[in-house]
Amino acid sequence: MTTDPATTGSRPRGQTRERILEAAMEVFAEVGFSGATISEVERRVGLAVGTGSLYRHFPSKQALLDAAVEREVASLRAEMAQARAAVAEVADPLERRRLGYEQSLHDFRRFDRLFRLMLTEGERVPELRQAIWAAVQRDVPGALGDRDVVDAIAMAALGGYHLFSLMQGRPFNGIPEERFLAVLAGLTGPPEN
Amino acid sequence: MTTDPATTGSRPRGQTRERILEAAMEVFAEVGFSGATISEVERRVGLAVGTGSLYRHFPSKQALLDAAVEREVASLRAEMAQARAAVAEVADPLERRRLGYEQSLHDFRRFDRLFRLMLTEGERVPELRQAIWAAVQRDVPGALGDRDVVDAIAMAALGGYHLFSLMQGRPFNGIPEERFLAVLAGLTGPPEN
DNA sequence: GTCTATAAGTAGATAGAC
DNA sequence: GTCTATCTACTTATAGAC
Repeated sequence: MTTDPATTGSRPRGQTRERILEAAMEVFAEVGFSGATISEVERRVGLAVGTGSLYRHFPSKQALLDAAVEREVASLRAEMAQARAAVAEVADPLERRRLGYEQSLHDFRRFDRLFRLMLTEGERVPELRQAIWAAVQRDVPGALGDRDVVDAIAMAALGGYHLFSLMQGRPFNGIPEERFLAVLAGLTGPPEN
Repeated sequence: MTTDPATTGSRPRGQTRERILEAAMEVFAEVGFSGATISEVERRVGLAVGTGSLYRHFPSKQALLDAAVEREVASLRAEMAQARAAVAEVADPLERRRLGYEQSLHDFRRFDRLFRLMLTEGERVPELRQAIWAAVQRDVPGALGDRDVVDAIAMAALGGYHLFSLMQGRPFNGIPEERFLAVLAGLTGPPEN
């Protein structure tokens, strides 16, 4: 047949698109928007390099970035929602807090690629900033209680731990995750007010 | 005279070099290495744009990055050492701890440009990673005491607060710096062991 | 849906006049 | 020490055959 994939070099509809988006997200996170090249994405996907093979799927480099970010955000949202549902009902307050922190830390890990991308290309994808902050931000109406500040400190500590670990290429200052979480949970509770 | 700056277009030796390095650090921090263009640096310095005016001062873009980073690191080291000397001797432990945290937070602010650059171009300037971590890292020989972990938590929280504030474009979750520092200092002390 | 060929623009870098 | 002119390589993007 003339439409046989093996003879025409074509693949099932939509499958290549997904692989392009995954590879693109990788490259963008690694080297940023300007550092990324269409050729490199083509290379990782297995398309012909240096030619516009990719442009049959996306009209421009910017459109590729937008689509890759959108896909990543949607994917992470689903992942997080699923993980949340599994926790929630633990009796011991200290253990519940520790588990919550563990969740948040894993969320940071999940967001890693988007995180890096936001740092380098924040203004290029305004939607990106919002999407990320919906997860971390907690705006308290009215006056901030000490408890709100403590919660923010915990969140900042987890974000810092994640980032510093990433930079050092090992657990931050050699402190294992479990240890960090346990001490942090002990530090931030019990509530004072 | 034929050597008059006004007629030859030349400037005092070394002065242009400094202005180039400052402008380059700015651009690199803003858009990363690949995003930065020699032309943009020339524009900010006031040199002819689009031509290799800059190459009379630095042999390559990479050399420019290296020199800019080295200058920034040296400058920050001096600044920090000076700031440290001014604190140190406060009687009240709580207040001393709060002051220490304030110092660290300000250090993070100072390191901001290098910080961003390391996140985006970490592998391109290996020296950069080392230089930054000399300031934050604290490797404890032997077993980690709870106090060491608490100190790391404080450092991580300050780093996270700084970064999140940067991203949100305002104090993290609306919490003013003084409030954050005061609550954090209360949380991490007094030492338990 | 993938490939070859190629156009158009941009960025790093060099040579040489002033 | 700065400028004009220019080279080369790379990158985005398009046209069209298979």
